[in-house]
Amino acid sequence: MSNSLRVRIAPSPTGAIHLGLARTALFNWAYARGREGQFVLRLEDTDRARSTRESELAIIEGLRWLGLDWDEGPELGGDFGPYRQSERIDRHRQLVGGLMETGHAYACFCTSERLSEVRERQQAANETPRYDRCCRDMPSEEAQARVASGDAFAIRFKVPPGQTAFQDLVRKDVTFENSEIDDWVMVRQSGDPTYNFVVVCDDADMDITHVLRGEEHLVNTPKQVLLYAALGVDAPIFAHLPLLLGKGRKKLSKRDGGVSLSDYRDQGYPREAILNFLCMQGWALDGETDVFDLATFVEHFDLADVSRGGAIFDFDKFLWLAGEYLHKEADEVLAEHCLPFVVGEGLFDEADLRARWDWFLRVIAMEKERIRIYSELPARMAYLAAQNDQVEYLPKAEKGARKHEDRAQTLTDYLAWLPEHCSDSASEQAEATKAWLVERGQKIPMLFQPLRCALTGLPGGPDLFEIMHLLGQAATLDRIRSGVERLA
RNA sequence: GGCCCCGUCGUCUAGUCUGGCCUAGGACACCAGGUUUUCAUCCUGGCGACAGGGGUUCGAAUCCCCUCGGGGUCACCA
Repeated sequence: MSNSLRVRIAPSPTGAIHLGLARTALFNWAYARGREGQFVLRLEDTDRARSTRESELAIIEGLRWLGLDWDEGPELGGDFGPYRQSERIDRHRQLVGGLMETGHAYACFCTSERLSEVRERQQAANETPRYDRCCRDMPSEEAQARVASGDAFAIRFKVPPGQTAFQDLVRKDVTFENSEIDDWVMVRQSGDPTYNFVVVCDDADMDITHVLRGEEHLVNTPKQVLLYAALGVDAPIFAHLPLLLGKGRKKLSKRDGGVSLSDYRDQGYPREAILNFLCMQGWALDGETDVFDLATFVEHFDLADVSRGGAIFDFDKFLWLAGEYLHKEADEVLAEHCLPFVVGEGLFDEADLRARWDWFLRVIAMEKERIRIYSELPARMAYLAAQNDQVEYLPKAEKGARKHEDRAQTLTDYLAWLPEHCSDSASEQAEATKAWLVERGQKIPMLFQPLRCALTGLPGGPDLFEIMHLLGQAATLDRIRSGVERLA
């Protein structure tokens, strides 16, 4: 058990699930699942002010929805708990004490005013801003005396001279000069430990063997590696995943559009499509195949194949992929997925749709190939819910209808002919109508374009005769009658 | 600016470790044509990249160096 591979994700419960977190979670999950390892969820709630219970629940619920199951976590426990960092504070204090005793850490009495002065001076002199190590060599008697007298202090890590290197499975080995590393704060004046400190404590205590995370953490890594050494623990193996980028090649942020998992879930992207697309953010199956399932991902995923360069998040391709999955869904399944969106737009009551489920299934079958995400259905079928004399004519549809001089007469004649020539079969109805047109010496569009406009108000769409069946004879005739007037 | 990472079509990528099979493959987007009552789907075709410069080599997208470019990070946030 202690030899087995253990990975984790450690989100801070300060908001919704960002796509980057979802991707990191997916890669960690797949890495564990493909190698008989364990996947751990730990909540990084060290920022007391920003962490919320709601966010915590949202993260857990969102990851569950994705289908990424973890073996240990705050809500299901495990042998290495607790899994909420704030609940591990005693252990953190204990480790700080040890580090102070072994001389790896020291108390810093500098005020925030002094620190900002130092920083400003350094910036003015064009130097890299960092702590000037003012308190680093303070005699311990003096430090103890100041602590005893109640002076506020933070605890800093004493960075030793030399170099720090670590193994990164994505970018080979990375080396830093220790002289470039700041004596960073491990414990704030408030007594709360900082992220860089607790993440190491917890990963070490939880026997985490591989740390897969976003590249923004790359420069934190030497600090952490040094801390592992000070703690006398082997550092895990790292893997820094390429960043998800927005249009401007900068880290994907709110202004790039939807960046939360829930944005896509709420827009009706099929779950499998979201997962599949996340797989492609920094990894490719074979360079040929874009559509593949999670089992395939788990089977083939390897950190050695993760790309190094950040990748712009391609919203167009995401939408295309969503369509690939949506089109494969069985009508019955798709109907269930679309239902909340149709109801949400106020087109029909759920009870109403359930009462004529077969009818709804026919709508689904008809519109399926024209939508890529569930939320696109309502707009496509809104005409079905409209009043017969108030169907909204889109400009493009009306323009197409008005191209035909005889439109009103054609519709009027068709209106008279239709009741006598109704068929239960849409294709028979179509054939009969075409024959009628041939007889009159008219081309197909001369009737079909005005007719489509009258029936749906849309410039394009499914087979007209299927639509007539969906509307029923009375509504069909009503709409044609209305069309004669409105298109006159 | 310092440090670190990265650099193949507009975008995502395969190929790079183990030089030759690469006149660089696939996908999205875009354009054109075909099918269709329209739209969509589908099919066919097109456009389109090894950042630049030096080496090493019989041979380099692949190895080395430099330049340029992009990003990340420089908090008592995570």
